[in-house]
Order: sequence, then C-alpha cells, then structure tokens
Amino acid sequence: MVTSRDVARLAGVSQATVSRVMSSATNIAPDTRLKVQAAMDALGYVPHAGAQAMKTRRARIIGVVVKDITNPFYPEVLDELTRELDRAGYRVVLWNAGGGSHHDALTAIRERAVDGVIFTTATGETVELQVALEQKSPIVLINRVVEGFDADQVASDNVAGGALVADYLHTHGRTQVAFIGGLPDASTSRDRGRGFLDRMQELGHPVPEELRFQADFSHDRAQHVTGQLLDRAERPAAIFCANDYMAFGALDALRRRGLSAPQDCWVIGYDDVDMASWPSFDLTTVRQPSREMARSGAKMLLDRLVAPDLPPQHRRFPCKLIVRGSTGSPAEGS
Amino acid sequence: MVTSRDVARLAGVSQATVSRVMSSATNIAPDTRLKVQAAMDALGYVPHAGAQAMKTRRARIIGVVVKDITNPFYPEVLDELTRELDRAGYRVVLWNAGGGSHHDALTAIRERAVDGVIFTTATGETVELQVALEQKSPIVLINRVVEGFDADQVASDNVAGGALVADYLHTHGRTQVAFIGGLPDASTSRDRGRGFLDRMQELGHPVPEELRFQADFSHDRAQHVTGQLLDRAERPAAIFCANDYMAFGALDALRRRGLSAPQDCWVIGYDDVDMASWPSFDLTTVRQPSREMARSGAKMLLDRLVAPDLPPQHRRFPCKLIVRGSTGSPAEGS
DNA sequence: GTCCCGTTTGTATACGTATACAGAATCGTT
DNA sequence: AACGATTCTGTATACGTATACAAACGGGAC
Repeated sequence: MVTSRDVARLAGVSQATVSRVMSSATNIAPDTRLKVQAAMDALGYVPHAGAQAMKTRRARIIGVVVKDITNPFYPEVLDELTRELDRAGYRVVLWNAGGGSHHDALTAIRERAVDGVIFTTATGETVELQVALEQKSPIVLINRVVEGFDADQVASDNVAGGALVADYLHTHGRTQVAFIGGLPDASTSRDRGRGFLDRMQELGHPVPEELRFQADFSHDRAQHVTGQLLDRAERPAAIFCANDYMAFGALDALRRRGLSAPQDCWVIGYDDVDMASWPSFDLTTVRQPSREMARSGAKMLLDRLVAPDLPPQHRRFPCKLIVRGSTGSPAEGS
Repeated sequence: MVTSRDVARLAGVSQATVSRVMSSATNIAPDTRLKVQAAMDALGYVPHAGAQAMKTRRARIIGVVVKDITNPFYPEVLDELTRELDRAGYRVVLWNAGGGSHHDALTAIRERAVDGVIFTTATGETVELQVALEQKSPIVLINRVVEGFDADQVASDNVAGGALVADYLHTHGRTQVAFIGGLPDASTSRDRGRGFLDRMQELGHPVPEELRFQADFSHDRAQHVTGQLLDRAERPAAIFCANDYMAFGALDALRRRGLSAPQDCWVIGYDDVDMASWPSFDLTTVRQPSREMARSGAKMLLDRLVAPDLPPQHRRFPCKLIVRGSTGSPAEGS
C-alpha cells in the first residue's frame, strides 16, 4: 500500500505537506502543490479511509435502515437517499430485514463506523433509540415516526391521508368497507387507520371490528386476508389498504377469484409508488411525496452533522388522493 | 468517547490486555477477563471501527453495486446479499445508479473503505476492472458477466434460457415473434437474445430486424416500445423480453390498449421475480435462481478474502421455463 | 539595514487499536 | 531446590493521517 509518506518522499516534501495538499488548504505554494500531485499520480496514491476516519472522527458514511426492501416503497426511498447522500460525498450502508437492524445501526454509530443513521421503519424500540439520542447520536426518522421522540422526523400527514379516503368513499356512497393495516406498532399504519376509521365514524359509517385486519405490510399477507374476506357471504364495497404493496395483494386476491376492481369491489392504497400507476394495477391511492421526504430527511441529517445542537425538526408533508381505475366508474378513470 | 485505555485504567490492567480480551484470544486468565468485561460494560465501551480497520487492514465492509434498485430483480438479490453478508459479520455499502458507481466502488477498495465488491451490473468498463483485478482486488461479478475476465463470476445459463423460450414458442406454433432486449452491452441481455434468436433461426423462424428492440431493462421503455409495436398493422404472436421488469411493461402496453395476454399476444419474461407469479401478471418466464446466485456470489467473495490466491471460479446456474397464464391457452395456465 | 508581518514548510505528536517481544509468575519435573 | 516449560501480562511500537506549533523565508515600509 502506498502511503502519504511515500508520496512525500517522492515529491521531496514532508508528509504533512502531502496531507495539506489533500485537504486543499490555501497555504500551499502552487509549485509544491503540483509536485505533490504529480507524485500522487505517479504512485497512484489513495488515502486510507480508516486512518482518515480515525483522525477526523468522521467516517463519511451514513447508515440507512429498511425493513423489507422487497416492498417497492423502499427502493424508491433508497434510490433517492443514495443519490442525495452520494452527492454530498457520503457512502451508504444498508441494513435490511433482520430483527436486529436497529440495534446494529446504533452500534455502528458508537463504533464511529457511520456518522449517522436514517431509520425508515422505527417502531417501539424507543428505549434504545432514546439512549442513543441522549448521547447526541445523529438520527433521523423517515416515513415512520415515534411520538414524543426528540429527533428529526419526516413523515406525511397520514391521519389526514386516511381521512381523505373516508371522505372519498362517503361521497361515492361506499360505506360498507374494510381496512387492512400493516403492523400495529408502525405509526404509518396506525395513523392512516385512525384517520380513516375516525372519519368513517364521524360520517356515520363506523367500520366494524370484523372488517379491520392486519397484514404486516406485505403483498402475500394482504392477498391472503383479502381472500378470506371475499369468501364471506357479504362482500365489502371497498377495501382500503395502509400501503400500495398490500393493495396489490388485495387486487390479486380479487383476480384470483375472477373478480376485479372496481366492478366487484373498490381497492385503495397508500404511497403512490411507481407501480400503482401501471395499467395492470391502475390503483387509486393516497400519494405521499416519498422522494421528497427522502431528500428532506437526508438533508436534515447532513445539517445535523455540522450542527449537532440544532433543535430537532419535525417535518410533515401533505398528501393527495390520486383517483385511478381501481375505484369509481370506469368512465371516470383515465 | 471511551477508549480501550479507559477500560484498562478502570479494570487495572494494560491497554494490551483489553485488546486481547476483545480478540478473545485464549491466553487470558478467567478473572482478568471478567474484570475487563465488567469495566467494558460499566463504561459502555465500543471499539472504534476506523482504528481497528487501520490496524487489521480489514474494514469488515463489502460493497454492492446495482444499477437500478427500482427494478424488482435487484431488491431480491440485495435482500439475499445483505442477509448472507450480515451473517458473516460484514456490513454492506450500496452503490445505486449514477454512472460513476463502478468507479466509486473500485476507489473504495483502494481506500480500504471496503474489503471487496460485488458487481451485479458489470458491462464494458473492463479496463478499470482489469486494473483492479491485477492489484488483486477482491471482486465478484453476479448476474452480468464479462467474457474473459479473470474474476469470480456467477450467472445463469442465459443462452440456454433464451433457447428454452424459442423451443417453447416453436412447439406452440408461435413463430412470428418479437424480442425486446435490455442494454446491448449487458451480458444478460446479449446472451438471452443470442440463445433465443439463434434457436429461432435454427428452427426456421428467424426473427427479422424490425422485430428486435432495446429497452434498457426498464418497464417504461418496454411499455413504450411495445406500444409502438402493437400499433403496427401486424401484431406479433408473442413478445419475449430479456427480463420480467420489461415484460410487465409489455403487459401494461397491451392492457392500455384493451388487449391482453395470452389472447391477443403472448408475453414471456426472464428472471421469475416474485411479482411474476402475482395473479395480476401471471407471467410465463425463465426462472433463474437469483437468490441462490446471490448467496453463491457472497460466499465466493468471503472465501476470496481469506484466500486471495484462489483460482477464479465461474459458476453458472441452469434455468427453467415457468409456464403461466401470459402464454398458452387459459386452460393450461395456473 | 532593521523590523515586522504574512506565507509556506517541517517537526512532532495524537487519533485508538493490535501485536511482537520480553518479563513475571506459576507449575511440574528431576 | 533448581530447572525449564508454560501461561499470563505489560511495555513499546506501528498502522496512516491530520494538525498544532515553531521555524524559515521573503517582502515591504521605514
């Protein structure tokens, strides 16, 4: 391995000078700089990341924690996060699935292996997160949010989004409806459910217990649950799923039975991932600005790295109902 | 930050002893070990990753390079890679999109920021890869492969897979067919295309130039291209896409025109991603064992880290045609 | 010519850990 | 009782870089 000392020797300067050329400080004579750069090129010098990290106390790496990368929502978020962080000169380490991800990511902060972490799927492990926060660990929560947790958080207004769906169904006279949630301890599912169920109640169409389900955010569980639901005597007029991925499962359950939306049952999702607009699904859904949220979260974290004592920000993005073919009369659809 | 020296002081031993407890060498008196561990717990000691990396010359990080994480094939591969590498005690840094990904990943090796890299989308940038290889950089190619490149490589038998499709279409008398490739310099697309087109020719049904397309592996391009194709006077009897993601685009192009597979045109994909089996697509496709390939590639890399002079392995997995509803008479499906 | 100031460079050291080496302590063997 | 063998621990140093400090140098201004 070629070190800065080797470069120094070849260029006829001290190691410190080589280091200064790297950090491109201003106090370098132009010709010394050229000499050193020539030597670096000649030797193919590349600084040792670990050594730099040790001295500067910065790894230039950000961690991102995701639960199920197979859910198309997360690739979209990741896509945006990697772009944004890459542009800022940071690398991204990814934690996917595995119950221990949150813990591992926090450990990585303490090891100084990463400078900060973006959690997309925070839930109840608040204890450990809280401890980390008290040690001023740079942490940002995207998508899922933890009430009363004093860290930067970015989410969409899930309660309002859920209410949007209720209003829409009410307006179209679809009152006998089912709700399929994700995980009970995920703020997204909880808030969307609450916003939806509360508004339905207000509107005079309370959703009975036996029409409320949990399907852990996955396509397969949602397909299964919807299947059971459809096999009952009475079919609901609409199904609202807490994310698009489950809505796809609901649509698939219909198709498998030779039924379809919107003819036999309306289906509504949440997120508006790219796939939702594909003709195969043509899914009515609540759009949250996922990519913008990702960018915003990345920026918050980067800001916090330079100013650790910034007051924590809670940013909430508005949502919008996108009506497509899986609801409404076919004539209404695009 | 609490260092090993702090632990040493509290435990009343030398820093070296603390380090030895960490590496859990055998030569440690049981009670010293307990004392040290107690001190570590008391102080909440966590070793500094950068310092360790500098001394041991191992970062315990593996890089993974992916082109478009939005293509559902890659999340499946990533899912498996992260699991496997995580289990082996490695973290994963992800490079996504961005033309410079390959270069950045190779730089990271030279910076010793990562111990090795798994490329899933290698193409023609052989020059730089070749240089890296000559410096014995631990590199593994998964999925896409580069001819005559002396590194570990894992792929499926794409030529045979393409031929499978030709045989199948011939058997069912579908001879007027189109091919939609990905990128011309990707081995996957090239080999699948070659296997398919050559076999079609052998069988007496050469595919004319005007029925061969490139759609850069993306849903949207494939949908667009298929759209143009369908708007012609004569509709092909089948469309073979070089991956599932494009096949979904082809199906969507049909749907948008009120057409469908298999009635109006057969559609065949490649990969057999999870989504291919969803009732909404019900896609006939060539299954390659993506997850097994990912595991295999991860193991190759891990092996190479401990034995850098191992001869490079080229592993090729067989493929299998999975017939579903997007081809054949509906009766045949499911 | 002297003095002061600003620029540029070298010297020395620190970051936190791992490990070669040597010394101390323990044990069994003769 | 003396010896070597064995086990355990401490001392010292190295990994590769960044940076505080001091030194050297040159250029004006008087």
